[in-house]
Amino acid sequence: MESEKSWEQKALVSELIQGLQIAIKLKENFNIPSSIHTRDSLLQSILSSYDKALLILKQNAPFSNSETMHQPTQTSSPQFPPKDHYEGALKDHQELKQNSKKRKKMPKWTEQVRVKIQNGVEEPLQDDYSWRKYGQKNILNAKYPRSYYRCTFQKSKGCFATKQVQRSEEDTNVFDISYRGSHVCSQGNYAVLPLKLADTEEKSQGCDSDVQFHHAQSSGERVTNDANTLTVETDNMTPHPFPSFGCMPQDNHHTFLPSFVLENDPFCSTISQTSFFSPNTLESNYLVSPSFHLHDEFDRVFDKPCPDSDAAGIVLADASTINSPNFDFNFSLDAVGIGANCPSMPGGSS
DNA sequence: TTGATTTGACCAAG
DNA sequence: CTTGGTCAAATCAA
Repeated sequence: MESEKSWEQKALVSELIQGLQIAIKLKENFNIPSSIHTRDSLLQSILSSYDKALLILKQNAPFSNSETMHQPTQTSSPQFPPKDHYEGALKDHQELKQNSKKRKKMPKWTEQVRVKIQNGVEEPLQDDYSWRKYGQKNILNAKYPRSYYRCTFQKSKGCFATKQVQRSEEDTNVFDISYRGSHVCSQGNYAVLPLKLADTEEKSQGCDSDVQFHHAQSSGERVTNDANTLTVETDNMTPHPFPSFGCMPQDNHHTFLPSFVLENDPFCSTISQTSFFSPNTLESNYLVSPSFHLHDEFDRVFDKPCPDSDAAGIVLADASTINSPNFDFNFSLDAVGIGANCPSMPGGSS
């Protein structure tokens, strides 16, 4: 538990610093001739980094108390997430062992995933996490049954993450997926936000693996969107050996829907996440990469629409500092050449 | 043989 | 009482 906390703390710091570094790069870019595309890309990276940072903060805030997210930042060595959150999570898990029938208080978020169809067949793919189906149920007034999955390592590692999968009635190529609970196993780097493992061999090692993560942004990645979906084509990409929120798709074409919400938390940024479905129950494929929407936050903070709300959160940048074993949260904004008077920084000086 | 899936039963919440 | 979520025995598959 402590290591998880530490890891997320580092990830948060890393994302914030990364955003700053890219901002510096963008600033430098204004002084030299460069394409609008390049600047736009840098801008997207910044948005993505802070989006992710905000997401970490929100993920780690106590779920029933949204106020915690707005508490003033501690003046020295702030701890993200709050220690209480982990104690609470542990308590939740202990309660689950005592009463596993219902898990009302588990954090839950939903997403919609569009399956990839090739040659008329929905492609089964793998997930960042190893799930085990433990039930299926016909839901009242629902056309399609709902399937229930739990983390494969629930028993061996006490990982109580679960998910529910149900085919959408509006679009049969879309699945509604609900995730509950955090992964305490180490399949993904983040407890709740899975990452694409380097390959299936690593993946098969499950919770015990010291996995290597890939990350989605690199050359050759193209992001497009139409009215309803975002598509990331990742052919000819070279995997990066550092972890991030991103993913390295196993195929070269990921499609997902930008309509994910965190339940009971309207303030929270939206996220998407990979999942997989049992081929035997028509729940095939998973095609979602983590997507983080800073734009909602931007809109809220600045009380106006985010300038670029179309390609939200797709761009991911170098997060190599996550690997730093002893990253200190005490860093100076001045040290990287940017003033600390950003109006939207939670707890930032102004 | 072992691990995953299926499926009817059980149970708690509303 | 109804319904959704989970359990666990039976079954399947590698």
